[in-house]
Amino acid sequence: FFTFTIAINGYCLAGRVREARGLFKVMRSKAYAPNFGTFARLIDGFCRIGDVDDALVVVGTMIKCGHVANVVIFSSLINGYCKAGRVRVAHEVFGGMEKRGCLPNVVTYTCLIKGFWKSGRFGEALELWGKMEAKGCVADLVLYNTLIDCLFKQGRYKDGIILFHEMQKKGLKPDSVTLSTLVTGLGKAGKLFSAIDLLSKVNCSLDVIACNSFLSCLCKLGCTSQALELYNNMLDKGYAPDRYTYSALVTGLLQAGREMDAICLYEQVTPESLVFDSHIHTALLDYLMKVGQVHKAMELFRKILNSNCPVDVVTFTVTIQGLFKSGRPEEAHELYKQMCELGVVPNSYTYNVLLDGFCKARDIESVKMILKKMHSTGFGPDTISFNTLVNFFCKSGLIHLACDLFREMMVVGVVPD
RNA sequence: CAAAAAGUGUGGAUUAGGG
Repeated sequence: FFTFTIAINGYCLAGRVREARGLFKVMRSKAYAPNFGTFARLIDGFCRIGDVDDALVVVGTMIKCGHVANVVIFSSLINGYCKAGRVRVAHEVFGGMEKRGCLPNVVTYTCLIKGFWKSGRFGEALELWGKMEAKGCVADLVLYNTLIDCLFKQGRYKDGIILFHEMQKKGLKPDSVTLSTLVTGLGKAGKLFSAIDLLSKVNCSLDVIACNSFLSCLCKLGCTSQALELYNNMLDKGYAPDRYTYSALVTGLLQAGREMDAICLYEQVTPESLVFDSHIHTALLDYLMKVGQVHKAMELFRKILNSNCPVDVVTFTVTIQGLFKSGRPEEAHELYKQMCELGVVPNSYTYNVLLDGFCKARDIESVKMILKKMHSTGFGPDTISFNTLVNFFCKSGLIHLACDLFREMMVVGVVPD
């Protein structure tokens, strides 16, 4: 019983839910009764990967075994629906909780508030917060951190800072999560100094993520030497650098033109477990493409393809773009087909790259094909797609077609920039 | 009390434009 329970927990924590479920079935077939905690773990495991339907199957089994769903189970499910973008259903489940004698707590509210926010329903998110407080449920540190992050990502810096002060008035002490939220959020708006100013008045704890946030912000400001200094400080203080640290540093060094340093660091860290992370490879690949070292880039691309490293849509998009920019539209087209055959799903970046590439190669048939694809896959043309086409028509002297497109933008509700 | 249950933060890619 303990062996099964511990192993199932382990698999769930490692994100290997399917294996956990396999063991779970074996466990039950041996007439061991999983306890409530094990059910909850497995349900949450499925929810965290957005697979609520499989989670519900487990809930069914759990109820048959005589357990009753509590607030933890409901929160997991609501979180799962939100992560899968099914906020409507999440809201319904939330509404059904009370009827089943289960009161939502601050965790439940946080899941749903974030879900509303991510789907653009800001008003409802704030309204829900109000309702929560009205019911006597008090916002805690995690909820404040969540709200501040949401506000920053929406560009509402002043409001985020107001909440930062408000939480302290309520006796909540900002932690390392608050710190990285401020550094990243304000840093992206070029306000790193405001973040430092705000944080200097509180004593936040530090962790690796907080260090990484600073480090990546410094890199984006072009302060690579300071970033390296911070990296050395991390080593001294015992914060083990991770794949985020390394890819931020490699990207920063490349963008600052310090190619030798970047490649040196890249080669130093990639033999380790990091090889399974595509980000750092893609950063280098993109750089090589953009400085015209196409051969080296393609060599690297093939190396990644043949390794165990998962190659994702970004890696393909970067490579396709590189092939277009180096005047090889046929190879780019081939790679796009190969990507689809491998089951890697193109996104709006990919389509925009293809659109621009085919426009510049004057391959009108392919342009039409991509536009059809965009409509059928729901990655419908956005502002960048229209800009690409408008620019193409203008440069081709087809101003009237560009004007037609401009009107079409308005009609389909895409905002010109 | 425990082997064990839910929410927050960090890294890579797309168009155009001036000198």
